[in-house]
This record gives sequence, C-alpha cells and structure tokens, in this order.
Amino acid sequence: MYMRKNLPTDSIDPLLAYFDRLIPLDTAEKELVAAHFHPRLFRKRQYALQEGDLCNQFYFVLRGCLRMYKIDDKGSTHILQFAAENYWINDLGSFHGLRASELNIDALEDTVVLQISRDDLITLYLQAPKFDRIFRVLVENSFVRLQERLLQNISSTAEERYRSFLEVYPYLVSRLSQVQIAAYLGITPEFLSRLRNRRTQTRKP
Amino acid sequence: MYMRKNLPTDSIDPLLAYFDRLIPLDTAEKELVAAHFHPRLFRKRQYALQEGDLCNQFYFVLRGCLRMYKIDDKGSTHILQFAAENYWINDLGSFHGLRASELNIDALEDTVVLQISRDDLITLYLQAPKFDRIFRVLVENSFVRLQERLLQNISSTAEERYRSFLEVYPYLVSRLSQVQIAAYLGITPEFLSRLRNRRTQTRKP
DNA sequence: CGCGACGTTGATTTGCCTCAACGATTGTGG
DNA sequence: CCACAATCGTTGAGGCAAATCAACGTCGCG
Repeated sequence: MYMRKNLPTDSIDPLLAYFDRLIPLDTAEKELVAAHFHPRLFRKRQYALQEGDLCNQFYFVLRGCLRMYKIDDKGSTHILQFAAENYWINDLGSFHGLRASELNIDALEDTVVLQISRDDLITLYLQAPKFDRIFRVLVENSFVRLQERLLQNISSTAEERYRSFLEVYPYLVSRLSQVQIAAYLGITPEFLSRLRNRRTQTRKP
Repeated sequence: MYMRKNLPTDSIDPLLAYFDRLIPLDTAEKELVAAHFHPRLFRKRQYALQEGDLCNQFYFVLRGCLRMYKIDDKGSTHILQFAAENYWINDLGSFHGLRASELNIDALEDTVVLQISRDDLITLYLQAPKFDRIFRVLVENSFVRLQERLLQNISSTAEERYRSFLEVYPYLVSRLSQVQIAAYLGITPEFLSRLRNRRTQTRKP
C-alpha cells in the first residue's frame, strides 16, 4: 500500500495517547478513532478555513502551528488562538451552528494535523457515547482557558498580558514573529517592540 | 408536607423544558433531574460563591440575576458573566479542577436557582450518559459566546462594545446599574456615562 | 539582485482613566 | 417617619497608555 511521506500509518498514536490520558479507551474505541481521523498536511500560509466558508473539520495538530483569526473592517488581524502540537482548533460556532465562518485558520509553519469531519464526529458520538464525555471535558478545559484570557484582557495592561503570555506559552514565543504575538495580545507590533525594550533597558546608566 | 414559599415542587419544570429543547428526555431521565437538582433562594447581595472557596455547585437561574466577577489587586471589579432566567453559572475551573476559586458569584436581585452539586452531577453522568452530551452542547454554546466576546474586546472600542451589549442583552439593560454594565464592558462608570450622553447629543446647536 | 516582511524608533494624537465635586436617589437605623 | 449615610449618575480638568503615521536599517526569499 502506498504511503505519503510525512503521513505514516502510526500518525494516529499521539491522538490515541491524548485521549487515553483524558479517559482510557478500549480497543474498539481506538479503532473507531483510527477509522474517523485522517492525517493532512498544510503548507506554510495555506488556509485550513477561509472566511465565508463552513467549518467542516475539527483539527488536532501533530506537528507545526496553526492560527485562527479575524480580519476586522479596518483590515487589522486579531488572533483568537494558536494551535501547536497536541492542540485542537476549529470554529465551533460554524462547525456546530452550520453557519458561514467569519474566521480564518491558516498555517504559520508546515503543519500536519489529524482531522475529523463533522459528520464523522457525529457518527463517532453515536457509535461510542464515551466521546461525548471526552469532548465535553475537552471543551470545558478550553472554556476555562478562554475565560482566564478574557479576564486578563479586561483587567490587565498590555505589559502584564505580554509577561503572562511569555509564562504560559514559552515554547511558542521563539516560533512566532512579534507581529503574530501582538495580534494575539490585541496591541500593535510597534507597541510590543517598545514593551520589550522597556524591560531589557534599566541596565546602563 | 411543608413547602417553603417561592420554592414550589414544580420549580423543576423550566429546567426540564430547557433540557427537552436541547435533547428530548424520557421519563426516567426527567426523574433523575428532579432527584438531583434542588431549588434555592439567594437574597440580593448574598454570595453563591466566595473567593477562596471551592465551587461545589452548578446553578440554573429560575428567577432573578446573578453575576460572576473577580476583584483585582487594585480593588476593581471585573464581571465575567451575568446569569438571569434560564442561564447557567458556575466557576468551571474550580468546579472541575477542584481548586480554590478566584471568583465571586453573588445576587443582584433576590434570585431563585436550581442547583446541583458536583458529586450529584457526576452521578447523573453515570446514571444517564445522555447528560454528557447535553452538557457538552451546553458548554459548546457558552464557549462560542465567550469567544465572540473576547474577539469584541480585542478588536472594538468601548462604544462599539456598549452598542453590542445593548443589542445582545436588551432585557438586562433595564435591570442593571451602569456600574455593573461598566464592570462587564471593562471600562469605568464615568466613561460609560460619557458614552451614553455622547450619543443622545448631536441634537441641539 | 531587489522586493517585501520584519523590528525599531521618533513625533504626535487619542481613547480612556483618575481624581474631584455635585445633586439625586436609595436605603437604613434611630 | 425622618435623618443621615451610602450609592448612583453626571460633569470637569488633567494625565497616561497605547494607537497612528512615518522613516529607516535588516533580513530572508523568489
């Protein structure tokens, strides 16, 4: 059987491990996962979802990094989420509400995902109700993180948010340009540059 | 049998109707709901959750209005969520993560809720896995709304956020003081006052 | 090589905050 | 039931955080 480079048969393993850590799976359930999730490569700058389209897939990142963002009327980019290794990403509003998305998802690096379509996910829920629980827990965790971020955005200064980002996502910082980080924090790249230099100063008199 | 005023036996009905609208329940499942959820009254200004405590209950509001908020180091209040009739509220991070909460929940009006403890909810999941799905859908919907709010906060001015609040929560506006609305929008009450007057002006020369 | 993204820095502007004062309303205890 | 305190909404003056606009050197890439 022909196998594409970068997409070996055992690419499903990290996902199985991920699920197993949340709630242990039996063999039948692991086979269902293997049957419904499919590997896919996105080249750098390639769209995984484009504004106006329906979000039909749920992505689990194996390697690389995706971002989900909105472009406002003034043309500014606002990043809702990065998704690197072992993170999930999709536009849940479009995915379940069956409405056209206002968001874009694209690749910041060459990225390999495991994807499942909405129809396959619904089938999976029917075949193994345990996945209702798994995805409930998964969304609950995302909800808590999102709520913490909202709280930060309401109550903190740009500098505090930047410091917090460095702490929470240290492994991302080196992989992202300052433009991306600024679009995530909700500030301009110019101001982020000033923040960085403001701190490394206070050295020479 | 003695029955407290304001808390009649059929107070469970709005919750059953709420679940039924999401995913139809059979008789046994309705009885489980009636067995695990309990009515409770919070007087105006009474805490339902206090910072430092564990969030042990999930609340469904029958009448009245609760708010969930954080007090920062400077003493400012930041409101994460209002919950009026037919809304859910709790600190999910504390509820499932079993950690002390940094948030407060209290009543803005005399409020009647149906509450379920974490232990009872877990029991409910085991007795009827359908509730895994129900609460998955419920959290998914909350997640989508929260994401929209974060996007607004990152990308919009205070005035745009205020206009949007008026559109999305018209039934709340009349019940809340401007102090509460300002704490939700992430601005000062003074500035909210200016926003309101800025708009009703542009009339007399 | 040349073009376009990136990061930096300066000058200026602006959205929103802070502090302070005031009358109107609410609520509370004597 | 009244008196007093507390909270609310409003307005003014002044200040600061962050945006805007512009210019410039650097680097990676086609």
